[in-house]
Amino acid sequence: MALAARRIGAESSATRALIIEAAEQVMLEEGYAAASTRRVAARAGLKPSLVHYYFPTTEDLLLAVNAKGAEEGDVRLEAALASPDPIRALWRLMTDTSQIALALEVMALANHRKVIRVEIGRHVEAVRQRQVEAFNQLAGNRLIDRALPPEALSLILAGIGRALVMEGALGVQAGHAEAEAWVERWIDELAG
Amino acid sequence: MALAARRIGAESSATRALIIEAAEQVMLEEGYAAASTRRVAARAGLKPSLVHYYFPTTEDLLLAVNAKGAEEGDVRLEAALASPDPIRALWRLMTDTSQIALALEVMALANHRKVIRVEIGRHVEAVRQRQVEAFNQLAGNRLIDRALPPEALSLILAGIGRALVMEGALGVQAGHAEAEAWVERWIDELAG
Amino acid sequence: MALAARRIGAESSATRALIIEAAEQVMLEEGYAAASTRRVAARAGLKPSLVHYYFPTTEDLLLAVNAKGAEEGDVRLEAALASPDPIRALWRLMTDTSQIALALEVMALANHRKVIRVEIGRHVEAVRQRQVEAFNQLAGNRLIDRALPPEALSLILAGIGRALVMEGALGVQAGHAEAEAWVERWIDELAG
Amino acid sequence: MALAARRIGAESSATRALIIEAAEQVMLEEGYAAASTRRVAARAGLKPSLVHYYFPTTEDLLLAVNAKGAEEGDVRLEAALASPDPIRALWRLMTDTSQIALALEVMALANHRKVIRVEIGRHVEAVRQRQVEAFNQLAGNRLIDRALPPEALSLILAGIGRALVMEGALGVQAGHAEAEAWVERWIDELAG
DNA sequence: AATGAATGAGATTTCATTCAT
DNA sequence: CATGAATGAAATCTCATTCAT
Repeated sequence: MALAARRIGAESSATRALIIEAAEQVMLEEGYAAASTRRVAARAGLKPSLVHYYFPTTEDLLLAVNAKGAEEGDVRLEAALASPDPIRALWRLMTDTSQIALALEVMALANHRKVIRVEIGRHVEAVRQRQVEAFNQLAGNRLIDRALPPEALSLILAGIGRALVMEGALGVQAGHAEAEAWVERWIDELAG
Repeated sequence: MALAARRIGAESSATRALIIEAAEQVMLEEGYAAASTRRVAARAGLKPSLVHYYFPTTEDLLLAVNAKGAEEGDVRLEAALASPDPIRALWRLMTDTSQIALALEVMALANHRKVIRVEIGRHVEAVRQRQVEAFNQLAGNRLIDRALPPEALSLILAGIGRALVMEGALGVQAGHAEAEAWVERWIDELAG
Repeated sequence: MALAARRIGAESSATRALIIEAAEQVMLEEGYAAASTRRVAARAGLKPSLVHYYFPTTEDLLLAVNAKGAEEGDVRLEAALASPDPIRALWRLMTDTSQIALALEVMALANHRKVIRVEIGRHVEAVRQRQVEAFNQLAGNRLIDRALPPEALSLILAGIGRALVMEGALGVQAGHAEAEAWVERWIDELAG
Repeated sequence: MALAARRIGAESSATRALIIEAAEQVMLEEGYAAASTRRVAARAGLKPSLVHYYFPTTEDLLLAVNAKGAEEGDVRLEAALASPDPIRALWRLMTDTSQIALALEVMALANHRKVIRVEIGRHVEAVRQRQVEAFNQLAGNRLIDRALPPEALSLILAGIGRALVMEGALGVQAGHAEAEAWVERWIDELAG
């Protein structure tokens, strides 16, 4: 997406992909701060130096992880929109633990890495626009009836979805079933 | 809150409070991963050893920061509920940048500190219960009319509020005004 | 001299002095670029971490080495000027291999460390002023007779002395005996 | 000059020359210790591997830089001696900042590279012999009158010249104008 | 003639923690 | 109460060099 990370190995290199995947998993399991050269290398079964060969700086690696996540997110978004029940599929995407967990780690990371913050901001905006487009097409009239702008719907669903996932990770359950039911009913109405 | 952190200095010590505040600021400005003994000490104008004197392990310090944040959050929550327009005051709390920013850092931190995860989970549950109680009292009938359980309302507002703050930090604006307007209208109705 | 290096241990610490001495020797034997934490520590029989405890950054250590060298140089300069044959003693100082060798390393180092460059420049100026003062007192009239300003004498002797030492290190001998004899004759005349 | 560095690419290769020049500039701007394969390659706009292709070891590259500098120095020396005012031209050469700066870097480098030390020593001796020859021819009688052996003159001028350049880099000015004036007067007398 | 991949070593720095005073 | 000393671990990065293509 947007700015490609500086890279040395061919973008298609299997080793490169292996490293990114390892970094992703380390981030998911131990938090973004744990995505150090050493740990990522250990996870990938490679030498730490090799990680630095492909990703000269830690930022390069983090950008690559982010780029891969964004790309995969885009693919899933399109798949959801192309499904028979697009709005519900979208909502499922927004509460998909594995997807959101990585996104949250990356967002936390963005707090103190300007380059990443910019990348993510860009991607969030792009995703929102794509969703707005889809909502207009799928439920334009019904949104107007409810005085609910598609931009607001996108943000609201994203926020609730993330809350469910985040609190779930904390072991919180109060209100979860109720909120999910409420959203489902909303979607029923919108999906017509 | 809940489990008191192990501590050596008197809980009332001014030095102790100074350290916690410094840790809080370091976390806000440089991220939770930067809240190391050394940096906190530097920020507080103290020797690193002294930080360890008050907080034997880093976890103790992080727990204290969390406890302080939780305590302050509780105070603000009660103040909001005691205000003339409680629901709106609550919503303002949920979108208060400074408050949410620290909460987000602590949540990210919770990802790889079990002790903290447990503390936070506990506190989130407690806050939810308190809000449920308040919503029942303030808008019980109107919630029933709308088939909107107070637990769901609490989670939904929290999720949207956090989304606004998080995305705001990323520079994203699309949908923000619209979502806020939508929530405000909702509150108008609920606040009666 | 002048700016004191940031330091942690008491300035009088024996360990601190040990580290500086080790750094000095490493620089003399293997060149300034070899004065790494690891090697200095190994040389001093200490753990690398301890070196960093006393000298947080490499620059701090290099500044300390420079400061010690400057201080010792000042002491030797005063001793030379207080001796029965001050001008000759000064010249001997200027060709003292051990003293000049370290000074040359530090000067090479100064090429890419601004902080050190400034320190050294300051010290060179101070030494020159002190020598000018001494020359005026010791041979003022004879210098005027020969239209030889004391500043020039200081620079010329320093330059020739350093050339003898530098070339000596390269194994060059051509012209050395002759140049030394020439300077000695000059000194005979000046020392009256 | 003397021992040719091991090499693989044709000695006339443009790439080879490009690499040597890049190395020279890196050494001048960032010090000899910065003349690593990587940085030289970056400077030349080439891949690091290519630098190693032409110069199997770092020492090979450094020797080549030295050889080029020596060769250019020889050319300039002959040009100076062939000029209308040879002694003065020689003195100008000895205080030429750009020329001396590289020579000083290489000398510092020689401190911990025996092979280079030997090369440089050899070249310094050769230059001295050439200057002695020239001085004898240009001012033989006047030197004898002054009991100033040409070898001594060569070393003295070199020493003073280097002192002026080195101290100039440190920002030192005291004595510079005076020493230069003194040397100029000397040259006036010798040049007859 | 040129280059991508890989690697072991090491440099610089930061860290949490322990201990003695 | 408070601090200086010490240490092992690890994080980030740079390097020279080798090898296969």
